[in-house]
Amino acid sequence: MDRPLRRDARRNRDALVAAAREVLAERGIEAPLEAVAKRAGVAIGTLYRHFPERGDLIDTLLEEKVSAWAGLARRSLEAGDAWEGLVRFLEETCDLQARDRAFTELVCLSHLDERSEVNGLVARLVDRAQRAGALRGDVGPIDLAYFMMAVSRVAEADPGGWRRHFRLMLDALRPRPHQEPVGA
Amino acid sequence: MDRPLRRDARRNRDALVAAAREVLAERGIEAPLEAVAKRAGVAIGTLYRHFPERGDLIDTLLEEKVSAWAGLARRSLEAGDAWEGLVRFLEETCDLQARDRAFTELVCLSHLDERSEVNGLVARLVDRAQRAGALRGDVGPIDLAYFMMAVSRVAEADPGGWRRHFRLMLDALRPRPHQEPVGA
DNA sequence: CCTTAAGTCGAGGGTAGTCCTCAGGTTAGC
DNA sequence: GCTAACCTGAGGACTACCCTCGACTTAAGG
Repeated sequence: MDRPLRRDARRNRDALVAAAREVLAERGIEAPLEAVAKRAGVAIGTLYRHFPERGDLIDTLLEEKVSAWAGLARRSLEAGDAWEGLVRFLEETCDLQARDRAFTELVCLSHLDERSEVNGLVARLVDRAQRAGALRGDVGPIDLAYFMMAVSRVAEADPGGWRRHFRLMLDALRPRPHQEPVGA
Repeated sequence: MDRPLRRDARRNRDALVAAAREVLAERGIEAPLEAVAKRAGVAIGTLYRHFPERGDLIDTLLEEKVSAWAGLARRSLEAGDAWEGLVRFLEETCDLQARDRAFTELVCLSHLDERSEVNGLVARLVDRAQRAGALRGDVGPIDLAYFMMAVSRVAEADPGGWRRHFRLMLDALRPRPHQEPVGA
């Protein structure tokens, strides 16, 4: 059953996973498997030997991304300063998006089950920052989701420009006097 | 040369243009021409009779969109209040994007020649609002471009949500005390 | 070495989507 | 009615994926 793979097989398998990571980052979730095989320096048949169904290879990678994202959220919750934790989460998420198109697609999928893991953590980040008086009281987790999606579009259109947009828009999240609530 | 079209031909031509407008709005610039013909209730051959090259039909519509956009910018420049003019331009651009995918693609194309017409007008909107003290001094036309791109991503992911994001982010554009410049 | 099971290769069959053409049927307008 | 203008839609030509499979190659144990 789990007899160890032959050495060349092991090497190819690893190369395929690494290649898939790169290709998904560049081309998104819909990237053709042939591009993955090519990048790994391996024939397409070899890819199918290791991952008989399309999902096998890609789902693994997506779960990897989601759990990395959740890890980032957890670390951000532990930051000494609530606002800094929130900013770190947002900024690093945006940075990941700028470098990984598949991850961006994940972030922008509004109603993905796997997101729920992150959703809870984001809610806590919001709550914590609001209690500290660092975040506007009328924003909710959905606003942070919008924020991250929005920045990723800038990153796509102008890879060097998203940080500027990010810093500018961050100001909208701070409390200020005489501020009207965003609404229902 | 320009002998008038036969009546049925005229009708079909008009139907094709109207159909193309709808289909481009829904499916973007890359929409297949067969979808246009189908929507117009006309065979594909008829489409090619009227618009022998792909560009013929689509370029016309894109120019139409750009000039509508420029018109919006010009009207916004004439608003009594500089800030209101700016907001109107931004909001209506975002609304157009939310309802027209091809237009969104246009707005997000950073370096399109046709955009230059709008670029100049946006620069004037920025300048006018800053002179009135209604817009942060450290934002430039590029920030408005980013802003519009960003909102369109939210509109795609959650069609009902972009106005909320819009209102929230608008706050980042207002001047406030003790504000650090966005940077170089 | 030799054997052989495990692994690799890549041509190619299958599907899908799009472009565009053209031979034959239809119709507006005189 | 005639005829030029027009319409139709099947289908050829691409392109881009999917995935399979029979022939070849190689790791690893004896």
